[in-house]
Amino acid sequence: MTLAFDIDSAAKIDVTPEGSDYDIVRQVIEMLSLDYREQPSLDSIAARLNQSPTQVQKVFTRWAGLSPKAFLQAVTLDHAKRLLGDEGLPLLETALEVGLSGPGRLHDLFVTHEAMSPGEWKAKGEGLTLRYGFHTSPFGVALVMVTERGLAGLGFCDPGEESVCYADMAGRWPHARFIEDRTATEPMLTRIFDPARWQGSEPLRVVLIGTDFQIRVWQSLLTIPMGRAVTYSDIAKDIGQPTASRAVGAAVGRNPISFVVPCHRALGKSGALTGYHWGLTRKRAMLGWEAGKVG
DNA sequence: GGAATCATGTGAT
DNA sequence: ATCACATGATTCC
Repeated sequence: MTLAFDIDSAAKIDVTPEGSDYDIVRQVIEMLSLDYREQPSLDSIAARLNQSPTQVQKVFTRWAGLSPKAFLQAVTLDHAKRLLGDEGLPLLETALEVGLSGPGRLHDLFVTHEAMSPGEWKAKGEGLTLRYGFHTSPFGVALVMVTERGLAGLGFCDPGEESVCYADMAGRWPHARFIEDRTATEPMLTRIFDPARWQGSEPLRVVLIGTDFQIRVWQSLLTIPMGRAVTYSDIAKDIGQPTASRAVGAAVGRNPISFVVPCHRALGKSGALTGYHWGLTRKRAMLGWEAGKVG
């Protein structure tokens, strides 16, 4: 794996298998979605990126499992509604019975989660040691944070923004100790982004650090399967507070373990993507990437 | 239809 | 107390 800071100088290097793809992919997604009205052609996009159309097509498809055109379709309102809508099956509801600290097959990663006690939360990380590291990932630079009990934080940024990203994550537990330790975080990362290794024998351990309300919301998110989505009000209903959809939005936005706790699968009732803490483009990218893995 | 407006729960200050 | 929200429904043009 290449360190994030090395990448920018080396857009042409094709030695790094997946991480650098995202640089191109991100820009393609941005263009496609920014002026999607005009449906810009592959040629014009490639031209703006100083790449050949076939190169762009190839990189994009390798990354997403979907051609740029199919990708665009996968993130339209239409498709989003399909992710939300059909069959009105329970989707949520089931897994909350598992309760705290219960192991279960949640999400598509095999995840066990436990929550910090309210006391531990009030301490704002006092006495807690977090090891962290920056890595390349399919969605840009990833900041991983772990405790002895499991994965505690996962954030994203573009190359060059590492310090902002770190401040964002570290600020959530002001009294915790932070130690840079890439060897501790790396195995976690490779496992998370390799769907082939999901559902393995060893569950991925995850530690939810937040208020009671937030943890209920995050648990609810964990039960959304890949390739499906729910609305903020669905979640509100699921946790027994049907009028709290807005509060749910706020809690979803504070999710410290993005992607693993699939907050990108929460959409507005209309199917609009509404927002994403690490940038809407990344939310689109995750949704489209998953569409490629599931289809 | 689309803009403006309200009711709303939570968490930070 | 007050305020900002990754919402959603209603009410006006």
